[in-house]
Amino acid sequence: MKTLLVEDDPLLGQGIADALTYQSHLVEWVKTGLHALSFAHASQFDVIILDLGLPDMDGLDVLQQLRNDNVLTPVLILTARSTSGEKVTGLDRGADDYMVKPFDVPELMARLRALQRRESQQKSPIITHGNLEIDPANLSLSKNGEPISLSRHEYDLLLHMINRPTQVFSREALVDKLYNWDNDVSSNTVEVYVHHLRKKLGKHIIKTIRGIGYQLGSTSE
Amino acid sequence: MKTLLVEDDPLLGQGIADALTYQSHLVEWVKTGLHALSFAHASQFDVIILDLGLPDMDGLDVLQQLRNDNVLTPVLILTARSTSGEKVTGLDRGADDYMVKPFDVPELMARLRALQRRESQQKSPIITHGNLEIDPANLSLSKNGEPISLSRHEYDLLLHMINRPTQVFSREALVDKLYNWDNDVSSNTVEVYVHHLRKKLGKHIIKTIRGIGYQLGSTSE
DNA sequence: TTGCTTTCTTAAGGCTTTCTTAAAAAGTTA
DNA sequence: TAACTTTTTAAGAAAGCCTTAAGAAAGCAA
Repeated sequence: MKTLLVEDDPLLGQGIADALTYQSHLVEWVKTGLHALSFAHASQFDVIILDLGLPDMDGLDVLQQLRNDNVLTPVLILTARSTSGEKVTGLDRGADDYMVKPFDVPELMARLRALQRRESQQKSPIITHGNLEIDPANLSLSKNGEPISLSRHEYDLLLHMINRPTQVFSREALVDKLYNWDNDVSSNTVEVYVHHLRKKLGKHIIKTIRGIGYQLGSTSE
Repeated sequence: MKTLLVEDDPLLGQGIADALTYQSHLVEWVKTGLHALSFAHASQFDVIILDLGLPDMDGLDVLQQLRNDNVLTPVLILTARSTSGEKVTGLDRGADDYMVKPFDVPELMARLRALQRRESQQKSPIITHGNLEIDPANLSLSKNGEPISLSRHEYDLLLHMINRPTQVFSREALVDKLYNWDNDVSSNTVEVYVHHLRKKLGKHIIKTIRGIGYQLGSTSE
């Protein structure tokens, strides 16, 4: 899960970034509204965590700008502004959730999972596909009830594709999901991970759309 | 907006129902888990507001049951259970938002709007032509529901013609669409691709306008 | 820290599909 | 029929993808 964290406080920001990373998020952490805007446009995030008190502009304006520019990424506002009116304003400007500082980390994680689940049209908290089961809360995977261990990138790739089971992903889009922008991966990582997943989960788990990219396939042989 | 309110407390229930109605929701108010289940199955709601302390069963079980039964309606839990652990449990069982009583009515309304907004973002348009379906977002094509795979140039050619179904294209115009300017293709590529498309999609998919070029035809034989 | 294990990244060679070309066959027009 | 256009076929070239393997990096345990 690729997350844009917008938070100017260095300590708090580091804390959240660490917590997210620990939950195997891929985190891009920026400290100003302008950076937030440019990152949100440059790459496709699964969720944006937005502080409102930023040094250069108000977080609400960042949000509004994003929505104006048709960036539909779910946004969770995380702020010290705690009045009812402020919450209503935030939500009505286009946020999907609103949490007040000080906040509880597990609750933040659970709310992010809920946003993600809704976004990917998942019905239940446990994601299934054929005989596969994924529990995003535990980062675990099983096939026919047997647990299978995946490396972090294998897991990310699979989860991302399972969240949009009919979509075709270009290699570039997948690289964008798997890596931070300052990490230039110049070679065939995606092919290699696809190969690993096929080895572990069966040949047909991922289909190749030649000249275009990859698409989730079936779990049967 | 059609809302299912599940709340056994008469006073509080009435208050919420009134507030919702005032915001021009169409409210169905039930007081037990069993009623909640049967209503949620019988009709398509835009959102469900769920109390957890119900007389006949726990709200969490209602929620789990709904998700098991493939009811995707967004659920907002509204309860007195306020610990972090309880929130995490609620969200991870499949809720989309979680509010603690006593709560603020405007905030509830704003959260409902946020859920609704997210829900109503629709998916990509699909182009149809006769019995063909093209999903440009996924670069996929099917005929009578059967997926058909095209090579990149075949796909480009077809999509270009389908976007202008009545226009007649000269060979030169099509070459120009398929290739960069610095790519001098000196031979009969277009003819070859037309031939491929006819083979895959039926003779009449492309008509020959003799001496001029090609035009989209019909998908029937 | 050190050493051990797992995971990541890169590159190269082989394999498969698609592209391009050319030439023969078929069709159309005058 | 002659002249011309379009279709079909086939084969070598090019591009795209898969697989393997090895060194680098990261994570973990003592």
